[in-house]
Amino acid sequence: VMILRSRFLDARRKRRNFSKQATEILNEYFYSHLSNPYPSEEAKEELAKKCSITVSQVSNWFGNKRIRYKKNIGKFQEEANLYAAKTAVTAAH
Amino acid sequence: KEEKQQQLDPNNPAANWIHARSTRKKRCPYTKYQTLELEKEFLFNMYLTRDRRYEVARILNLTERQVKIWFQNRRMKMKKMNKEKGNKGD
DNA sequence: ACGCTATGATTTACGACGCC
DNA sequence: GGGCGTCGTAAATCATAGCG
Repeated sequence: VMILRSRFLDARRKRRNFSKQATEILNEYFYSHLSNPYPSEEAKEELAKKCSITVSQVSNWFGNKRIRYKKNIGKFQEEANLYAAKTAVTAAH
Repeated sequence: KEEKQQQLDPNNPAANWIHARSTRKKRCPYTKYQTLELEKEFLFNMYLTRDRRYEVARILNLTERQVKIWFQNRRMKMKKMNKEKGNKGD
């Protein structure tokens, strides 16, 4: 009973990680706008739609990503190169 | 642990959006009691009068500024909850 | 099964700007 | 013009999903 009660009270924190595809889309945007990774409200809506998540979730994702990236740029270097390369290929075609 | 403030070199595209708010007070989580009392007050009314703010701050040992900001944040939270509520009931 | 870390969400605290 | 309003965010913290 207590377990059920706590689950109910904390239901908001029930989460699933985003799909691999959604994460991919968000990262592509983040790394291709590294000089200013602050999507406008409209851009957020578009990303939300493409990722099948809410606008709030897009905001949370960027907030977490910016702070975590900045806290340890080295840790994300590989990821940054990966998406930079991907973006370059896309642009070439 | 590694330390660190890596100096961003000018090549790094992220060089400009990282700005540190040097003098900001560190976030300090409120106690269950403080939060509960603030919620009760919010239930009573979403906007504080100056007198209520003074009283609440005194009773909870918070500054008036903290109480003011707590109410501002709480109203934003409520707004967000209402917005999401617009879509279906699970 | 378990411990740990990555990840998504929530909580404090402000800056920027608006309105009265 | 000061003071409180919203909006968007930083940063810390919370809760747990998920992986080795």
